[in-house]
Amino acid sequence: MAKFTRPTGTLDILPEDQPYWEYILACAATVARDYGFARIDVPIFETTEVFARGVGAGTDIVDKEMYSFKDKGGNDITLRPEFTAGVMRAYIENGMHVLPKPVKLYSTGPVFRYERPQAGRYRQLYQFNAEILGEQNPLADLEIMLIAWDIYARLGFTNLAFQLNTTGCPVCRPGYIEHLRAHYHVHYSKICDDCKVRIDKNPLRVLDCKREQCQPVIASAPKMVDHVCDDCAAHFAELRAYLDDLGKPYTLNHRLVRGLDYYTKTVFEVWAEGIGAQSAICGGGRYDGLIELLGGSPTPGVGFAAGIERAVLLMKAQNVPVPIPPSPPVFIAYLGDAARMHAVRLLAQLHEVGIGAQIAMSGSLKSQLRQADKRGARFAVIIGEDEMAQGLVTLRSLALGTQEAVPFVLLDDVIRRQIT
RNA sequence: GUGGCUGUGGCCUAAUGGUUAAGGCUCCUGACUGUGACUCAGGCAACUGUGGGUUCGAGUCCCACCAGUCACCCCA
Repeated sequence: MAKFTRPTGTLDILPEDQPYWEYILACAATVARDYGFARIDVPIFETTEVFARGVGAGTDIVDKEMYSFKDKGGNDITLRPEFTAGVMRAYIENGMHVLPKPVKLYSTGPVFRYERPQAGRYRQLYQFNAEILGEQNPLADLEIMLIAWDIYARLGFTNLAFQLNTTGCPVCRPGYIEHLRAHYHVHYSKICDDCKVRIDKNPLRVLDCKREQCQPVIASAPKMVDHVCDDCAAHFAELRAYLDDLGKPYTLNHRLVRGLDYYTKTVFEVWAEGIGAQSAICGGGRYDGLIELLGGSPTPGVGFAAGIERAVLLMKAQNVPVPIPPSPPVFIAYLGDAARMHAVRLLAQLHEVGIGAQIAMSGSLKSQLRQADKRGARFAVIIGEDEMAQGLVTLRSLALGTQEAVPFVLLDDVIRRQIT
């Protein structure tokens, strides 16, 4: 047992897994840029208040999942549990409201939540995040959803389910919650203990209770869509019209509620099977009141976050292939001190013209060639006394087992010709 | 925070309560002196998660703790 181990809920992303990460992050960034998004990087930690206000007191994230501490200056600091609040803070602080609207931003990096880890759940996790600020039109909601769609499609996922709902707005949601509470009050004796707490503390959450006993009560519960105001209804209808016209399959899910306080109108998630009990690989929605809440001028926004670990898990579960970055094609082996000096020059010569090459650092020629093979080189360049005397190197194809004598000065040309 | 399961070299796995914990993979070295993969031979590497207890004797049984894992809560 190693003396030191990873902190609970963290992950070492080993070289063998890096191709997944590079592929997913590159794909997500490409799609976002194709939609006109610019990258923004904000600090990994913020003043605690940014999240406490932004995410919302009463949410699980703020109540029990934040990594908070006092720094040496006595400031209350929290490792970001999500991107949106920090990005909104940056938008306000940097006067980004003067940028041409809508402002489209994406980010990627780690976020932190103090939870008990399980399949697809970690304390440090990576997210890809995108936001559209300053646009009330449902086209912004649509574009956010399309990005998620395109990323997963481009990666090669299948059997994904898009879940869609509307959570109303400050105008209509309070009324709906009253209907919901009334309904639950009638069936109070039939619901689980957790729901008895939820209906007061976080009423929408009763809708996604998984307990068997609560299912009939949920099924007969009033639906948000039936109680939204005209504005929210029109917004939702327009978004759905776009999705329907594009033929994007989605499931209307009246039970889809999200754990963050700031959502208004549209909420959506992307579900997949294959990562244990966790099915959401992506989630997002509209948050029209957030920027104002954080001290900015009233600005609508919509965004989403995708979990990278879950995407990696899913790619493995679905056997989605990923491109493997190629090894440097050349491995340089040598015999003797004089040849080693020359081998170093060959190494430099190849790198000057952009040909990837490694040089043996020790071992017999046999051992050096074994290294060449293990490292996935396509060619071994061998230089010894014989070659030195003639101004040649032996260029051996590891795949074919053939080799030829090549003059020093022509080595890069010959290799280039063979690898292209 | 709660509950179930698990814990033997870097990885996988073996060992009726009984000698110096066995094997496979990986890694390294070598097989007539300058040639990889396949084969063969050898080598490195574990006080069996930690601490107690039961026993003449514990990797094996019991307890605690720790860690991992899965699930709940909730979310990516």
